[in-house]
Amino acid sequence: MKKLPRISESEWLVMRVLWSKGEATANEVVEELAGRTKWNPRTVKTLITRLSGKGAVKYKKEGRMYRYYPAVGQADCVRMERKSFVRRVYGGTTKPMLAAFIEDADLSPQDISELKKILERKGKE
Amino acid sequence: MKKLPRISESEWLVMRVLWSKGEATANEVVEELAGRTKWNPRTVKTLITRLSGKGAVKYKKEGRMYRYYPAVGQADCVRMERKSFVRRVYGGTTKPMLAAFIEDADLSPQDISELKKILERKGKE
DNA sequence: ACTTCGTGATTACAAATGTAATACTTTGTG
DNA sequence: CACAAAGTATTACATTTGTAATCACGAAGT
Repeated sequence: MKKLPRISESEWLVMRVLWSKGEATANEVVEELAGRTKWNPRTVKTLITRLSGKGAVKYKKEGRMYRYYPAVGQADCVRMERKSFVRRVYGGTTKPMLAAFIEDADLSPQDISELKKILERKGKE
Repeated sequence: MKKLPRISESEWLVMRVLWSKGEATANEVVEELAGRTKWNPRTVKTLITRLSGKGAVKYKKEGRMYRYYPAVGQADCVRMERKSFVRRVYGGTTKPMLAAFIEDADLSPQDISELKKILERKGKE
């Protein structure tokens, strides 16, 4: 498994767009983010370029413009971020962290039963 | 509730020491961290100073030296970090995040049953 | 062919961060 | 009292991040 680049706070927003769309032009990313942020389009371009430099996204030329797509898996990045988070905040001990997380979370009854099911499954075997 | 300063990755290590000890001199922090990091003592001092500047730690003079202690609550900081994490990585939707978290976690049977108990409690009412 | 416009490329620049080194100050000691 | 030791305060400097502006190039219109 290749090693993942470090993705900054702002860059995560861009990556999430690319992961959700599969691929997109710079402008599509800009539009998609327009609702959520007040970034200047230049800023979005910069972030895309940096991500490309880091190897987090790749692109293929399409006429004069590029079509960008993720070069790293979302699940992997999330896992990395999660581990980093637990280490930073809890020094690596996951359970107290999960406990606090659950306590604090706003969960629907369905959510709760699904999570319980997952725990069941982990419990056996 | 006062607003919390932003604590960087490295600074978290220092804060965790202060939270766990209640208070400490700079050198005590250095010693405590000696096992976990290869930081130069100067670096630790710098981090403490910065945290002090941010208002995350306070100190009282004690003879020629300072005794530092946290000025912000650990629970509050953890909650903030947690929210920031969920927002960054999952765009704010907590449940899928928790699910993946649990899937991926290394949990003892006791952990599992405790977590289930927490879920139970959240479920009723 | 020349100008213009949309794209990517290059450059900018301040704040935060990681990681220290150097300077200054207080105090115990010879 | 002068000086060294031990702390704190100030300064340093390369990277990363946030947030853009400017440059350059090729396509498209006139």
